[in-house]
Amino acid sequence: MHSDEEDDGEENDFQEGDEPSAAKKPRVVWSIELHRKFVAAVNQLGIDKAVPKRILELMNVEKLTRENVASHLQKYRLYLKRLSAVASQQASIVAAFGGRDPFLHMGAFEGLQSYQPFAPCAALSSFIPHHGSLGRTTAAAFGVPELAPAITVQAAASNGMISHCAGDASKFQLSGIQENQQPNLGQGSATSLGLPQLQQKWIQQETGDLSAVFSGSALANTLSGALQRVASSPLPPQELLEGVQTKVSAQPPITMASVSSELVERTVGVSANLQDSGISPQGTLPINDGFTADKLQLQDPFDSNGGTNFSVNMPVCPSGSLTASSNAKGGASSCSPVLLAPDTGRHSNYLQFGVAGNSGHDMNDIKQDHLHQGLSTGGFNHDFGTCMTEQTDPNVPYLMPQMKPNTLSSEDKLKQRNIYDLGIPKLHGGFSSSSCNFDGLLNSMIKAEKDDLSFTDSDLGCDFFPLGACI
DNA sequence: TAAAGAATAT
DNA sequence: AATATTCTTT
Repeated sequence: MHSDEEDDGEENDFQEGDEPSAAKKPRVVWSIELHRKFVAAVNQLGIDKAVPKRILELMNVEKLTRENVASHLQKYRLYLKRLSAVASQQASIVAAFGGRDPFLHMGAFEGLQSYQPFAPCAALSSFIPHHGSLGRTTAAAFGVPELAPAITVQAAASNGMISHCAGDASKFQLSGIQENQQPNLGQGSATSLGLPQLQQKWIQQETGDLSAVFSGSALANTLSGALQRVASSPLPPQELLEGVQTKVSAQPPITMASVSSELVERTVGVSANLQDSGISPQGTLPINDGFTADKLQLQDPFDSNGGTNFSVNMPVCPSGSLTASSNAKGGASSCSPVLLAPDTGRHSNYLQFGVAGNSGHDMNDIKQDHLHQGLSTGGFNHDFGTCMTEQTDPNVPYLMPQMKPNTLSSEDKLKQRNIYDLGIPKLHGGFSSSSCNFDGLLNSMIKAEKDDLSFTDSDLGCDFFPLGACI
């Protein structure tokens, strides 16, 4: 019990077997700095040639082992994979439409209909990390694959809860507003705005028109799916973690009217969204490095469960200036020895690859990834399918975020069924295609605007990356 | 055989 | 979840 000189690792030869308690080697903590090096190495090598040994060499960090790197790499790849899966999905969809927002060209309804044929998103190549040209942009510097930007939609993930949306449609709040409005979604105040009502409307009034219903529901699903996905997913870490709330506003495409050019509008940025969750005792950290503290957000934990921890998100500026870590002053530049954690480091900062905690769906996502060969579309597939096929399940109210459950009359449900039968070809087992498309559709819609603006990194700015730290 | 990678384990 | 360790494959 006395010592711990393993600072250096292996020199303690004596008490190897008898004093087991003292011998454990510290875990490597992938501090931001360390990770940065790692990423740099990976980028330098190229994603395909980046193997542990090489990476290790390039990193040139003492005490780091190949195994350590391998382990980290494994995780890193997982992260990249998720990113690209989403990105490719979006890209594919967009591409399918010639890169334009389908809604701009066709009426919303017709659009959806004709859209179906495209469905098989499977057609879209499977996930293949296009990391080919990593390396330069700031994003790249951070290890984000270049496609990252694909992620355009942000949902107010306020409290992670969206991902579950189990049953509580009220959790969603699609607001038509944009700049800042307070974020508290999560409250259950379904009240607000736009989108939903609109959809509700569609469905209700268009009872006679299947397509309309279809459209409505599809959209709704899409939206919710997107929200979910975004909320629960992995990706844009930073933003998610930050709780950046982007609003998706929908302009009520009143029934047949052509949809206003922006069906969905993404508003970026916005940050301040402090989740109300009661847990937020700590507001700011002394971190600023390029970023102002206010940018820090509490990450909201759906994790509230544990309660004990709150996380803070550290905005890292891709420019490489990131140094800060809430408390670790990793020290400067180059050769700092690996920061080793005293074993029980539960409170230390961990590097996160931007995986926002999401419950449950994640697993599905990943699995589907394999099933659909990476093409998958995140949790949405699953959700959608469930929704369609299991409407009755109270736990799967993905439908219409704000629509009150009861608004869907059995009749409507029936319609949905029909639609389901008609519209989507054999979904057996894999609802993928349709969901994928819907989802994609939404994304594309959303994305379209962005594209026009040629939004890229600047927009998200530094949020890109996701190195978040949890305390 | 060494090392990469996936699968598990902690 | 983050790392480690073990198991497989190359």
